[in-house]
Amino acid sequence: MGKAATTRETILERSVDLASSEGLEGLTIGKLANDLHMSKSGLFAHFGSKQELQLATIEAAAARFAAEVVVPAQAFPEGAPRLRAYCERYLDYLEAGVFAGGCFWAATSAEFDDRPGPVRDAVRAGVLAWTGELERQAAIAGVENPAALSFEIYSLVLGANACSRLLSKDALSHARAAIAQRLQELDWRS
Amino acid sequence: MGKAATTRETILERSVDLASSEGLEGLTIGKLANDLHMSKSGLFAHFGSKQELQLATIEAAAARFAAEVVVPAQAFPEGAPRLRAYCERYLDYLEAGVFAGGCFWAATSAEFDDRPGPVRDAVRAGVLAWTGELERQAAIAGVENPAALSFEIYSLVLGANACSRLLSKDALSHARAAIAQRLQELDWRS
DNA sequence: GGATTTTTAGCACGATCGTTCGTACGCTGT
DNA sequence: ACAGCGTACGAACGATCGTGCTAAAAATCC
Repeated sequence: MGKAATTRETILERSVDLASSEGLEGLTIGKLANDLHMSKSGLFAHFGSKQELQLATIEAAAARFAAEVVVPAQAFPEGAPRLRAYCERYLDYLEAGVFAGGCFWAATSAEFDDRPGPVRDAVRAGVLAWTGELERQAAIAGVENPAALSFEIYSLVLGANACSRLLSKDALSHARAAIAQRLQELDWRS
Repeated sequence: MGKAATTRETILERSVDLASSEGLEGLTIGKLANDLHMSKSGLFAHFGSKQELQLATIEAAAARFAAEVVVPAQAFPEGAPRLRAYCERYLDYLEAGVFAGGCFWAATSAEFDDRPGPVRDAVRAGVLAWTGELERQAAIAGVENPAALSFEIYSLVLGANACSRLLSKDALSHARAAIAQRLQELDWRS
């Protein structure tokens, strides 16, 4: 593996954290370079444009999210158990602060929902992969309306992120309780 | 009333919309001045600093939110009816696009949850006023855990905003259904 | 309607934005 | 040891950021 690839990873590692707290637009090349003790131009050369940096950052965030939340939950059998595992892993990952600035997807999707272009499309794809997977597991679990359950879980988790960062940490336990209640109905089904 | 006050209102009207879609930081004085066919310095003189402009924008957004959602719902008696009215008005206001860029609070709270300072405090106060009012009405309605219900409603409405802007409009009906279900328990209580 | 007090515009500033270019360093292969 | 290439750096670009200063224009008051 060339040296370029490893520094690229180092850059993106930091970039993901910066973007999760400052936003993908607030993520500036100069600040990022300073943080890493690199020159602006040296860093820039790895991507060619700011938009490419943003897209690479989204990709890196998706990889981190997958490694931290999705993959561990895949140890559980499909359907209700895996759905439960997804939720628990997600809330754990919020609590542990996997991303420095809270949920990466919450921050970036709020930022780019109004700006058409490749960046918005990439964020959308990331969120869609997550909600789609929730819906798929809900369907396997035999829920009558998987899309609705997926929406509810996604919302509660979004709210947990927003409230825990802005208002109080109680939000996380509220979210846990609400999600548990929503998943309880799965028990007297299978 | 001096002329300044009316132009200030004109500015803030536009500023609120711009901030709801570009964010409070992406809201730039030059862009705002261009939009209104004013000079940068002429506009700037009304506020003295960008932070003051941001704070005034938050205040104006709160006023619009109150006029559009809170006040109309106050026609209903306190407790369950008013709680229901709040939710309906809120979803209506999302659907009607009262703010150009979706829910103002969703956008700004995601942006500033990590940046301490007066702006974050003002956003926090605005959100807190809203969730606090939800909780108050839930308490009057006799809910056993008002904070939990307030959190759930807030989350669902946040999710409705995010999903409807990024994924699909179906989110609004999902939110309506989920909230209705959550409020149903209020019926066999009073 | 002239004087005075707002209110707006023009211009310039230092800083920082994304981006380009030329160049020097450190590998690797011969 | 030397050439070639990949990688990082420094300087500079035009543009735009937020922010002052000063003068013109407009609104207000007597």
